[in-house]
Amino acid sequence: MPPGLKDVAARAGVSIKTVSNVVNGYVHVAPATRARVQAAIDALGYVPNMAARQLRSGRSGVIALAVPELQSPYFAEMAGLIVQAAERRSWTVLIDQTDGHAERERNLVAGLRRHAIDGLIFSPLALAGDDLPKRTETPIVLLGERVWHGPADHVAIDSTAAAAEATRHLIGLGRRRIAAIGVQEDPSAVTAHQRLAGYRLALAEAALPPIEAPAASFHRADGAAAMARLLDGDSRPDAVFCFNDLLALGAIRTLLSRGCRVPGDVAVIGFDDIEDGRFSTPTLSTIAPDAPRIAQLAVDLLGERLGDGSAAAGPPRELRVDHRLVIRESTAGQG
Amino acid sequence: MPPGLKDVAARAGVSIKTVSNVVNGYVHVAPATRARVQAAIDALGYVPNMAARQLRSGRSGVIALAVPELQSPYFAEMAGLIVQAAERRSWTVLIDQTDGHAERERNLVAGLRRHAIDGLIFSPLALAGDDLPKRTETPIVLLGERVWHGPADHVAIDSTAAAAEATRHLIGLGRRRIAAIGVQEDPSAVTAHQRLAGYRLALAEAALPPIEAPAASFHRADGAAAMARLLDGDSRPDAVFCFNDLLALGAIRTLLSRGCRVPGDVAVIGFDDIEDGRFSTPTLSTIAPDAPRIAQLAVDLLGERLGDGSAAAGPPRELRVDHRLVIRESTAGQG
DNA sequence: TTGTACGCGTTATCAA
DNA sequence: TTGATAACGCGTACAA
Repeated sequence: MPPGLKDVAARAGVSIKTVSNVVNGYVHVAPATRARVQAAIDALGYVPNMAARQLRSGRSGVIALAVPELQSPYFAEMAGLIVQAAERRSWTVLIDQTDGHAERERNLVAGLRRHAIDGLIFSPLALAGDDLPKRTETPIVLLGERVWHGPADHVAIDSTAAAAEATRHLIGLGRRRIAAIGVQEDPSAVTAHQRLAGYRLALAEAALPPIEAPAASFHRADGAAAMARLLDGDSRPDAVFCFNDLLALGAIRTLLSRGCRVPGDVAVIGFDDIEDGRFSTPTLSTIAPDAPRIAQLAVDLLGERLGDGSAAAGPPRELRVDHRLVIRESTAGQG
Repeated sequence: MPPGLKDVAARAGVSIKTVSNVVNGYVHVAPATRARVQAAIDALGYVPNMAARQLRSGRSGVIALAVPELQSPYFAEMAGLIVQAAERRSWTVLIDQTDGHAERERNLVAGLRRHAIDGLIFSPLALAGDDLPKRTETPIVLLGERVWHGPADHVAIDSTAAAAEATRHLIGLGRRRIAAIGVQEDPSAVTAHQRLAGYRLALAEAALPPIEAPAASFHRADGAAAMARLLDGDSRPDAVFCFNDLLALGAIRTLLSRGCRVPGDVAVIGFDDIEDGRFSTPTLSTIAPDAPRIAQLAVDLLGERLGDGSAAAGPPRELRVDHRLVIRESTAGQG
């Protein structure tokens, strides 16, 4: 049985309140008393019991991060950044994997673990903004491209604008048959819809026809399969905008294995700027969201909602984060 | 304020004990009573308070997983698998990132969060077996290649044998100048040492000279840099065994950008079988550990230690998991 | 089968 | 500046 406040108090010859004061850095403690208590703490190896602390305070010091899947480099990298940001506030991050199931996502926000976490950073895949409860017990911060004006705080890049930028880059290269990989029918697949909108916008500006290829999900295998279908079809593209980097890497794989040169025959650009794209062959042009800033803002937003008082209440806020076009070999190389 | 046992009891017109019995699936409850209580639970949206439950029982239902970094695909994939395995026992997984700092790793096992977690699955990078405390409050399962006969349960593949297999594969291809990338001086870098040992073993069998290239860490950039040094050096290799897939992908990047053909001029094999390697160009030969089984065993081992009684005590156990050689284009392709 | 009462380790209120 | 004591919500002897 680990030592408690009581044991420390007994050893130091004071009351538990005094020990509590020392532990919590309360100011009005006589130096001599403090030293004596500290000695007892060290001797016993006392560690505060979080469960008891939470039972009293209602705060656990734990926030949850819910992502569709950790296996995707983008989410893994984002998770790492959020853990780092949370650490600066000495928060612990509980990572939840939804696998993109609407059911699981709904349970999550409905608060199956309501008491255990102080806040939730949520990167929804299946859930649209309307599905979210209007007011939740624990504050929620939404990540990624969602319907604006949702019920919760939200930080994201302008996905549509970024997609248009990527497409314009391909147009600027002189390409004229520009395909998009990653189109999804499902109306709740907002990410796909926003990127598609940007793609269409840029093509419309240049009076170019769209070539739209669906993808079941956003993995390499989907990109590889979609590219294969495009190559087997009537309108072989001379450039492809993929809705994320994994799709792009899969597409490139198909192109190279069929003897197409990248970017010589087909230029390819992705979205996310995952580490893989910096070391693939060819290296991958992409849209790079300011991921560290997204992570920092998400944690800060939660911090404000949790900070009792001032900005705790108030209407949901929409924060835009910068992105930039990163040009590498897959669009501008010699291949 | 969320409803508690008391509120449910009041609404159902019973005592809190009865409600508690219903919540915990206690058998001897009159069907009528049970129905009435359940109705009250649903109406109020009652959710048990985990903090209070833990304070009573000493169990939190949370296990921690400590990995060097989530950004590495291998650890991200492993984390996902462990979360899935833990879910089957309705455990929650708290993921901790150590960044490979010995300090952080030590704190972790020393139990900074001692009260908050029931068990720890730990993939150490900096900590050697001797650094681990002999007996810990919370059970620990070690992952990855560690010193055998450590103080805790341990599940891993036979890293040395696997490394020898990979190297023999290169030898079987007729290669004679076979380099290793990923060598580390630090005596605590056990993974690197075990793989190096396997590499040396296989080379010795064939009476071939070792060509050993160091790497600061196991990322793509390290692999790219190490390969560059090898190509600039005196003994240009015709094959490379990289201690993980990321190093291999980095090395391939350097080779291709310098006009070397893979595997034509230099064959490359990695270790881990991360998803990237299945879609890179060329696709990557590698050693594939049975990752799902590692995850399952780690969780099961913890389950046994936690299962009050029987196998709870007992000496540490060492579990070996299978691996297999996966041959792809980077060693057997046409390039 | 169900109810009462206590304690888990904290924090917070109020006195001293 | 410090001490006694009441919650926080739950599980569980023990009693009914």
